[in-house]
Amino acid sequence: MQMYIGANAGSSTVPGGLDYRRLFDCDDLIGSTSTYERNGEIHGEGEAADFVYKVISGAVRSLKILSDGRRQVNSFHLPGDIFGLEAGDEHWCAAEAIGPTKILVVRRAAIERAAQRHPDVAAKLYAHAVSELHRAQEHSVLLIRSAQERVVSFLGEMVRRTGGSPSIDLPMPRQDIADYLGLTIETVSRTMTQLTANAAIQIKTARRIVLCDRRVLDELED
Amino acid sequence: MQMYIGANAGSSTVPGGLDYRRLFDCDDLIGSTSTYERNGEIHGEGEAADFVYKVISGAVRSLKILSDGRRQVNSFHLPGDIFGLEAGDEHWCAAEAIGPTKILVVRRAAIERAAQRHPDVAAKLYAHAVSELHRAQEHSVLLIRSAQERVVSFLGEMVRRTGGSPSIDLPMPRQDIADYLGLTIETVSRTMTQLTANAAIQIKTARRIVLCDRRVLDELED
DNA sequence: CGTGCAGTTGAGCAAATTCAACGCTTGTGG
DNA sequence: CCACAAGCGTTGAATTTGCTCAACTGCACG
Repeated sequence: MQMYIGANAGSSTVPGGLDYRRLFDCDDLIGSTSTYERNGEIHGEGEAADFVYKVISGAVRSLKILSDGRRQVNSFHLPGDIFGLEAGDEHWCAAEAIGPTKILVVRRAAIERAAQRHPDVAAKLYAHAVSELHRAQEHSVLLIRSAQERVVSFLGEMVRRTGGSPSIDLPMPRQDIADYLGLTIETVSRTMTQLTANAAIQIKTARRIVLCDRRVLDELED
Repeated sequence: MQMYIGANAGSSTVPGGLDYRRLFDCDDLIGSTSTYERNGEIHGEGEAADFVYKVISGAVRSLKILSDGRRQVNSFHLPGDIFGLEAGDEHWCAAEAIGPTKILVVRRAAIERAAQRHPDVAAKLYAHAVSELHRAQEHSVLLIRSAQERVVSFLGEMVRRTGGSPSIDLPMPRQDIADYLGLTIETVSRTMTQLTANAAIQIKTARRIVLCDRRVLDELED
């Protein structure tokens, strides 16, 4: 496993999302930070869910590998996001660092103990779970739409989550985007070039995208 | 600690799922039952989320209507299931009775008050939310697969949730199944006839399905 | 005995995938 | 410094999958 050499946390927030600072600011919840390199496994699917994680910097993908090798990326975790909270004893899916990433690691038992004693911690835990639930449901809605709608929704989501600037720096490669959207890399690529043809977006580099025509995008998104 | 005396109100369980009986067995949480007829709206999307619901008998669908008219059924609720718990003030999606349905209705504020006072109620609330989260994630996994896999998974899910008997009585019409699986009714229908051709299932009537060849189904499901 | 609804079936079509090739960037070793 | 391999992204052609549109069946209900 991994060694948690303890320096302490940075408390960041999810822009545009709920403010979870306090959930991890409790005295007895301070954990340790740990760094991962590109594609490093943070926890595996089916592994004991003894820790909960918070992204300090970098980015994380949560994914399941299906028996036939297909990958399903369930969510991306950006700085400030908490992940790894589970119902059962085991992690339902794996989590990997996309690029070099710093993670705050906290003992799950400590959180649960705190929740038993402090109703407001319990309420925050609950709020976090329900907010994750909504995210997952939005993801389901995404998956029944057309390729173009999925890509546009994804870009919109990234803009919202990175602070609202229309110029975004995608932390993940095309393969992760494709597996998140339930498409192939080819379709993602084609759709993006098609969006540049519409003058809806600009592709500065593969990772750096600028959303130009908000009207076109809004109309495509829904 | 006068919490859990069983002034009971139709306490059923979700076969194969968590046991939520006790969550609704608290004195101050007893609500009232209410009946709905076919396609009756239990709550609308965007409506104030002042109540939480539990299916006594019948079946419920949770759905969103997209701007272009497409329907997305997020989940089906069978007897014993709780639904309508939300993070915010509003219901994120609508809920409708599929056929004639009896529902236990409880004030949300009462539950939240109880959760504030009783850590174990809070823990149950939390467990429920996380379990819903897992269901939603499984749904996402479903939606990236082929039509045949989706239909087989759906049938498998229904078998599991109705007690494990390979002979199931679907409470919902094809349109609901299609909108749950992200397919069209035609594709659902075709896939099912194809499965009968494989001798994998038998279609007694449109609603009554018997799963015959477990090996074929397992192999298709994943 | 029609009418309406739910489900099935068929033919043609559009969308996304598959398979394959190619370009660009990056890192490595001579 | 250049050559070359590896990884990532893009593009093209052929194929497959599921959708659209339309007809038709069976059944329940007036």
